[in-house]
Amino acid sequence: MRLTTTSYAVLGLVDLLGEATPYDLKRAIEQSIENFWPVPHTTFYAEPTRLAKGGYLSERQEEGGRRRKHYTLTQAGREALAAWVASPAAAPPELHDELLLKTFLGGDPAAMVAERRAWHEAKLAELQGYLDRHVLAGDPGVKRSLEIGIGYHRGMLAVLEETIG
Amino acid sequence: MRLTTTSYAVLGLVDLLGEATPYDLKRAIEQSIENFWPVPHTTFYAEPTRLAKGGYLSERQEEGGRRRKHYTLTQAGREALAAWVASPAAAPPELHDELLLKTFLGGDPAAMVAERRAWHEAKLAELQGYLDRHVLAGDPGVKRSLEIGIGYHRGMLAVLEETIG
DNA sequence: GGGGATATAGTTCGGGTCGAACTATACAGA
DNA sequence: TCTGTATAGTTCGACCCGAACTATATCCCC
Repeated sequence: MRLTTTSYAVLGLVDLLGEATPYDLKRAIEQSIENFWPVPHTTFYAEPTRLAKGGYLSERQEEGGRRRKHYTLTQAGREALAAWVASPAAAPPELHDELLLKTFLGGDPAAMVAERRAWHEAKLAELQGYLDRHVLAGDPGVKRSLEIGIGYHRGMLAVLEETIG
Repeated sequence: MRLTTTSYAVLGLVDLLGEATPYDLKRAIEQSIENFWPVPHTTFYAEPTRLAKGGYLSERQEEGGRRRKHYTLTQAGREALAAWVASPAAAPPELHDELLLKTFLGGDPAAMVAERRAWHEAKLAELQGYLDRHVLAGDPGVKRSLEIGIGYHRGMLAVLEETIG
């Protein structure tokens, strides 16, 4: 079975959380990975099942109540994740941006830029908040990725300002 | 049938080209929309068929040789595209970035940043080239989206420099 | 003008992804 | 106990995607 980047995102989150249910993963990603690797929440129900089948996660289901499934890394999962993290290969980034697409096709960017600016500012505040207050912000990788994220939003704000006003 | 953002990207490209085969679309996107709305080339075989079925494109197939299919906008297609372009709604942008994901999970960004920097610089040169020389660069929307794209790559270079060195 | 190399063009396939819609459970406060 | 709200979990089918492959056209050297 093939491990995609999204698979590693899931393995990485399980690693950070120690043990996690799909819902835990959903909540955790919203405050982190979502910002640079979007994953729809339904993936957290399907993908861990796949990963468990492949031997990368072990699965334990609650007996009663919500019958939640709890996942932890297996040795194979830990190794696969570590190998991926250690390899210096990284595909080029992809930007998906409707504002740019509409602008390209003749839409008026001025009509969209106010909302976009507000969005970037909110993101900026959010990431800054994590940097100041988040449990994981002590982790050097987390910290660095937050800093790059902050720089990205700042940069985009500057570009929009310059180009559209 | 549902029109996705990718549908509008296809309609927009057909509009720009006047008439287009899937292969024309593939080549055209590589120099434009790909930069802010990635679409795999197989989509250009499937999606126009869907759009033709929905009445947004008309389809004409060559009799002999490669039996290429040529697409043009119908009136309905032109109207749907115009309405979408005119509406000021734009979903927030999404960034997909393996370097950031790996960094977040503890990977060493320094090991990846040289390649990334080179990539951004190549992109920068490419977009700058379009701005200087491309047939469509006269179009104000095209020009503006190129300028924003250039700003994005410049910004990312600056961020990487600052954060990772 | 034969023939191989290269570029162009097109398609198939199966697994992965996606979001909308829905259902179910927990729990706090009236 | 009831009810509203937040939390939690799932299903479904359409869509998307990339790898691999096949086919056609063109170039260019002999």
